[in-house]
Amino acid sequence: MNGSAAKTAITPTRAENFAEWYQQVVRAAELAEPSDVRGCMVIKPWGFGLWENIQRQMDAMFKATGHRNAYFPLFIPISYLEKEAAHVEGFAKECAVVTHHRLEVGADGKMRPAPSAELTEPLVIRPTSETIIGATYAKWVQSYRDLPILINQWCNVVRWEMRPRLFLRTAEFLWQEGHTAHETEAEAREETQRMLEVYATLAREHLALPVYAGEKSAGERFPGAVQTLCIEAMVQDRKAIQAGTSHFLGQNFAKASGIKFQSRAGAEEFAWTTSWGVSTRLVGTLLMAHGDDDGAILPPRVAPTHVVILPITPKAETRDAVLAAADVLANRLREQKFHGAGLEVEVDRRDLGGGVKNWEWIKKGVPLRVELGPRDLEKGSVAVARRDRGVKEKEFLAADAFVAQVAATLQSIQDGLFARALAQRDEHTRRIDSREEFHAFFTPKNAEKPEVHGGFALTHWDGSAAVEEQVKNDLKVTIRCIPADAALGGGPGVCPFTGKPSAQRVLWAKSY
RNA sequence: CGGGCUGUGGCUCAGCUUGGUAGAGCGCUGCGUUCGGGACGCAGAGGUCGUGGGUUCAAAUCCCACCAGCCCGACCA
Repeated sequence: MNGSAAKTAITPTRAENFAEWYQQVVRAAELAEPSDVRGCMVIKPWGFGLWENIQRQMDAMFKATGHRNAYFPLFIPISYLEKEAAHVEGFAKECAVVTHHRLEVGADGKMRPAPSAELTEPLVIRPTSETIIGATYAKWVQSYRDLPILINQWCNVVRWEMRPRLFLRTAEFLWQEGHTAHETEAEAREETQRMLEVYATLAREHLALPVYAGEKSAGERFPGAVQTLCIEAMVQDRKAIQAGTSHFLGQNFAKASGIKFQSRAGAEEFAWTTSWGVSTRLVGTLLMAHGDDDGAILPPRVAPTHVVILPITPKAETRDAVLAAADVLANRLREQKFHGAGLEVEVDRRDLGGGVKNWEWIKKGVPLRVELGPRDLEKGSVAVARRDRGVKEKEFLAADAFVAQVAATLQSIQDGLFARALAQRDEHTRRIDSREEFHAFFTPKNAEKPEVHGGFALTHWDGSAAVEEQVKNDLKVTIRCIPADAALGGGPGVCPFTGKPSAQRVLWAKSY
C-alpha cells in the first residue's frame, strides 16, 4: 500500500495524456491487447462480450427493418475491385493481397510461397464487400420482382493501416456491412436514411453516445458513393469520431457489377444500391466517451456483466455462509429484467485479498459492484457501488430493496452517462463566425504538448473543396458532417474563410 | 510509406560510453499472517540480452544488415 487517496487506477490521467490514457484503459480493463501480428489485436473476453452485446442489439434492429444476414467470401478477385474507378482508388493503397495457395520449404529451410502455386489472378482480402456482393446480386436480380434485396453480413475486413490503435484503427477489424439493392432511387435513399437512424438510435439508447447526424462533404465521402451519411460523436478529448456510416451508392456499383433488371414498364434498368456499416471502433468510442481516470465505464445496456458480487470473507468460519449468500443474491438478481433480458451477474469468488478485486472491476467498468460480507448476512444488507460515481461512494442498502430497484439503478446509470456525454458535447460545441475565432478555437496554448482543446465548431462554408483543404492543412480540422438538423445548420450565411455565401453551417472538428 | 527514438525475465527499466559471461522493482508460485479502500513477511521459479552476420581470447556492451515497436507526418471505420 503506497497510495494516497488521490491515486488513480490509470496513469497517465486523461488530462495528462489522453492517447496514452486510452491505451492503458484498454489494457487495464482487459478488453484487448496487441497481437504478434502487426496492426492486429486480440480481443479478450471482456472486450468481445461488449462487442457481442452491441452486435446482438444491432442485429435485432436490422431484422426489425426487414434485413437478413448472409455471408460472402473473404477473398475478392482483383478484377472485381477494378470495376468501380473511385472505389479502387480509395482502397488500393491498403489492400492485403493473396498471391499463392501453397507453401513449400525453401533452400534456407524456411517456409515460403511455392513459386509453382502462384495464383493466376491474385485475390484481395476484402477491405469492404461492395464489389463481390454486387457481382452476386447481379446474378440474383433479373426482374423488379427480385427487388429489394436487403442483406447484412457480420464479418472481418482488412485495411492495411500503418498506425494501429486498439479498436480505433487496426489492420483487421470486425464490423457489419449492410448491402441493399432497390428498384428506385427514392427507395434506396430512404434505406440509406433509415439505417443511419438505426445507428443513431443504437448510439444514443444503447451506447449512451449523443451523436450528430448529417452528410459527408464530397471530400470525405466513401469511395464510389453518391452520398455518405454519418453519425459523429464527441469523445473526452473533444475530438470527433465517426460512429457509423450509411452510403447511397446511386447506380455506380450496379453499373460496375451489372445489377440490372427489367422494370415494370419492361425496360432494362440498373438497380439503386446502398451500403452501411459500423465496426468494433464503437468499442473504442465508448471507452473514450465514458471512461474516467480509474478506467472504463460501461453503459449498462452493453456491459457484459451488469453486477459483480464481491464476497467479503475475512474469516474462515464465515466464508462458506458468505459465498452461499452471494450465490443466492446472484440468482435473485438474474431474475430481474433489464430491457427485456435477465441481468448478467457474476460472483467473483477468487481468493484475492483486500481491494484488489474491487479495483479490477472498477477498471473494467462494470456498472454495479456489490460487496457482501458477514455483517451483511446478519443485517440483510449489501454495500453497493455505482461505477458512474466516485469509488468511495458506497451505499448500504437492504438486500431486498437493492434487488427490487436494480433495473432502475442500471437505467439511471445509463441515462447519467448519456447526460454527461451530452453536456460535455454541448459545452464544447460552438457557433463560430470568424476565421480568427475558428483558428483560436482549434489552436492549443501549448504547441509542444497540446492540451485538450477545441471541440465542435458550427461554421459557415462556401462549399468549396479548397477551403476544406486549407483548413485541414492549417489546423488538421475537417468537416465532420453537414448536419441534417436545421437547428444546427441554421440557414444561409457567409463563409468566414472566403466571404462567399454559404447554404448552412457545417460541423468542423479534429477527428479520429 | 517518409523522419526521429527504442528493442535486456510476463511488465517497466538499469547495465552499454571505458567488452570479462545479467540485475532491480512490479507481477508470478508456495507457506504464513491478512481481507468492508489497491496488504505484509519469508522462501522460490523465470532471461538464446529483437534476429542474423562481423570484430575479438572474450560481445547485452563495438561494427554492419535485417526485423519489430513507439512518437511525429501522409491515409483511414
